[in-house]
Amino acid sequence: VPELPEVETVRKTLQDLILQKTVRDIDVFYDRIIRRNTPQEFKSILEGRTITDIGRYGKYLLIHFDDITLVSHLRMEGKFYYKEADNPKEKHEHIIFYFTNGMTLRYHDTRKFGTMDIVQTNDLYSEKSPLSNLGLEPFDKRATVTYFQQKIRNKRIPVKGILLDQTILTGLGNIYVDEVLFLSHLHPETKATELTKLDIKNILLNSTKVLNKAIKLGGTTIRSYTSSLGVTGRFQNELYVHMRKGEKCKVCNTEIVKSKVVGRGTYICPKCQKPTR
DNA sequence: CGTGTCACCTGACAGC
DNA sequence: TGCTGTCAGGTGACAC
Repeated sequence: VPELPEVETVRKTLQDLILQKTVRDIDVFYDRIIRRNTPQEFKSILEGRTITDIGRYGKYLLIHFDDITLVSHLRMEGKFYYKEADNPKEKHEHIIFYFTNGMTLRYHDTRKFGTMDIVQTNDLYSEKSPLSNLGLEPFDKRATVTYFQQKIRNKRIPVKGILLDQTILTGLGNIYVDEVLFLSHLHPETKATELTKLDIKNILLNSTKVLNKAIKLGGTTIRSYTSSLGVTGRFQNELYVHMRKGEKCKVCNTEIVKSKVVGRGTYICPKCQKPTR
């Protein structure tokens, strides 16, 4: 459940389920998910508090308890489930929040890559927060061509690496980067230094389009073993290239090919995305 | 400072 | 059936 549209879908679902719920108790079964506090501190800070809002920035989920915020990153496989307290603990449930109404919120993470940080709400975008180094979301009004150009100054890595770098734009992951590059007619190996103003304009426009459409469809569900909290999206039917190796390009009928770019599985249409123009 | 590599974990799947 | 290697929608630490 990792890229911006999937996290947004989780946010909306949680908003309906856990707003105004009060935490009675917390069980932590795997310590390393909690980064800035010991599990004991984590428990004592949150127990007795009431959830006042659920937000999101980039791929981070923000569970607000008034003046403090639980900043959660789902990484590769993090999921939240909302269940009755008497449900048995499942193998990959690592943190369980017990609410005063007899329900629980359970953090489930097969690979244990996810993270949680407690931050003062006032410090959310300061150095004390994991959000401090993130770039703008693509649909932010301030995410202009000039902003992007300034961020990629001195960078000569492939454009795929640029779009995966959360300190430049935040929210895109491997799926949506492949889609944005396809829609922008850009080969993923194109060097950042070779991007024209028009290329950047296209990248920003297509990032916004793809993310908004994916949010509308509830995100993308690929390789999802279980249907997590509100995360059975429908955007997978809209994909042009990602996960479509061997299938025909929806625009020109050429076969989609898979390669590796900046260490990541990468899908392109070799006709629509030429290396040089 | 920028870039490349590896580490963090577990499970699914392909090939022998 | 096993075993082994590879891969997975992400990021952070580290060496150069």
